[in-house]
Amino acid sequence: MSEAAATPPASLDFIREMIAADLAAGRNGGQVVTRFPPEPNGYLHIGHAKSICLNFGLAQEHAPNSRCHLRFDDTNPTKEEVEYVDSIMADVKWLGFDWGEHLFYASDYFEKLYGFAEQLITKGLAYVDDQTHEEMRANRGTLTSPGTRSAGADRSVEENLDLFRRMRKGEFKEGEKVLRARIDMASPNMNLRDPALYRILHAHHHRTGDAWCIYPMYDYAHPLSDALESITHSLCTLEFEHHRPLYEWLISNVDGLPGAPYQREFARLNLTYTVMSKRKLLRLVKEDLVNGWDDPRMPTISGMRRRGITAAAIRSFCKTIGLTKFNSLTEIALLEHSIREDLNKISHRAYGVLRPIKVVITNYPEDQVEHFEAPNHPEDPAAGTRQVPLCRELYIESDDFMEFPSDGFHRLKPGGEVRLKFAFCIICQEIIKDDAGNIVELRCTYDDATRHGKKPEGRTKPKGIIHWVSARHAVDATVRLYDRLFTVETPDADAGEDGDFAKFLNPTSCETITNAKLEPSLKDAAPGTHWQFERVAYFYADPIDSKPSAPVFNRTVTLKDGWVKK
RNA sequence: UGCCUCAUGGUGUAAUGGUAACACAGCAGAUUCUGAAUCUGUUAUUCAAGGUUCGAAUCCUUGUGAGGCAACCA
Repeated sequence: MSEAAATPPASLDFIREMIAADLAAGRNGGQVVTRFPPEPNGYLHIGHAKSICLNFGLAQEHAPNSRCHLRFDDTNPTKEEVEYVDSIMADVKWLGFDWGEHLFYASDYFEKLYGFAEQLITKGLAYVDDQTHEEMRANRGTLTSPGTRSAGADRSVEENLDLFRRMRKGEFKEGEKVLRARIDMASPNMNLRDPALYRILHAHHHRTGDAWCIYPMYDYAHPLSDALESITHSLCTLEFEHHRPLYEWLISNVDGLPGAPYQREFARLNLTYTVMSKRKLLRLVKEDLVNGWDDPRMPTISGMRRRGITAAAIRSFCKTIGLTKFNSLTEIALLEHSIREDLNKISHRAYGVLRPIKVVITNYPEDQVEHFEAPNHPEDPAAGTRQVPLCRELYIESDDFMEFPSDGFHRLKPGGEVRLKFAFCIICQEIIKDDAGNIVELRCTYDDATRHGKKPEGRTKPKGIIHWVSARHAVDATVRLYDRLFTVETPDADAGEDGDFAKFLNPTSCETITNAKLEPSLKDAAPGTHWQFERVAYFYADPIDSKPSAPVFNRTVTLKDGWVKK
């Protein structure tokens, strides 16, 4: 059993309702067989996660006699690579799902699919066309006018069979011939105007090598592959809605299929401040606009993983967004909520100062060091505690000091008092500036009577509580602050038809801080672990760039900040 | 000047002819050794017009808006 929860949403979406009806009617022997069918031409993204959670989730919800297949839709060798196959399998597993024995490739069916094509030719339902690409397009008609059938469509079955066999043998060049279904050149649905079933591609396939030079089209291979695997419910996104009649045409016109699946469509995920098409993501990678598919700013599964987003958070997000046919735009805040919710539970706390200012506690002995005990998780005593060292000089966050405080600011200010979390309170007595007028140091005094949260009689408790790192013990670290990749909610739409979405790239989407001051316990943070730097954000020890005793941290998501400057 | 699909607070979803609800976001308060979390309260919703009905977010008609469709891509 995989770790992903098998509980369905509280109320049934239209797909689950349909499946429940099928089950109630006793169809498919009470089985639900789904499939996740990516083309290995890129890395998976959060939109795929929606489909993965749906398809694998359905199988889990109807366990034990249901299943979900992972099938690579590898029918176009010119775009597909094993690197993508490998990454897709890794991503699906990481998300917490398991296809078990049910790993398939459309290319495994090439021989069977070829046989079905001969069957269609024999029935007079498919023919070889030798029009050029341009002629085919011209003769297909337009959205408002019918097309005209190619003259070659009237060839005999024997001639078509012969031609198709010669296509397979490699007697023709690419583009010279194509196998087409004979349906309806006047259909208002363009997909039914004698769609192409096979094209000639003298290309090397990552699995079948040079065994084939004709390759089935998606519209042909997909329904038949589904049927061959006895898929019951073939779920895909809305843009395939118009392909459904063709899907059904193939299922009902091909004899000898073990299953009779049906296709239903749901809306794909759109998220604010990002792009979600493989083509655009590929461009970001190819043009070095990001640092690869797993750049933590990418909406790819691998990018999100590297940023520190958990599989549980992604699954929970997918549950929250639901499933409809409405073309929606989901706010990134919804994702961030799921991320924070999970990270809050699992992350140990630590102190990290991103933009340090030095504080000298003038009445603290020069060579004294003491340790304060701090819980690793405020809501989970089982997480234990750690000792945090403190000495006369320390660093605090520059945001936690204001020389001219605005209303409502209750951190450190001249003459003001704050609590150093888990230690004692300090009062700022003096500001030291350099010749240019920059603050370089704060001289403070501490009050011994305020240790461990104590408040002397008659004194008001300071509202401000800040984190700190002992200067002598601080670990210098590289911390990357990631922000949204784009400056606008809908880079796609805003760029327009042939506009360039790249112009909306956020120039400050990755800020690298090399001199963050971290508490010493963070020095040995294991790569791939999640942390909350208290009062700052959630961070992830980068699994690739971290070196022993020199972790590199990626900011996954900030903490919510309820304080608005006035 | 076609065909298909869709339309519920700012956002995502629920209500399946019978009290329009939940989550996120926002706002206010409580609490807090994280201005986090937690808790409480709160703002705000059925695209429009007709029709059917005792009763319509839901059914019908028309309109409006959005998305999709004319690869030998998937």
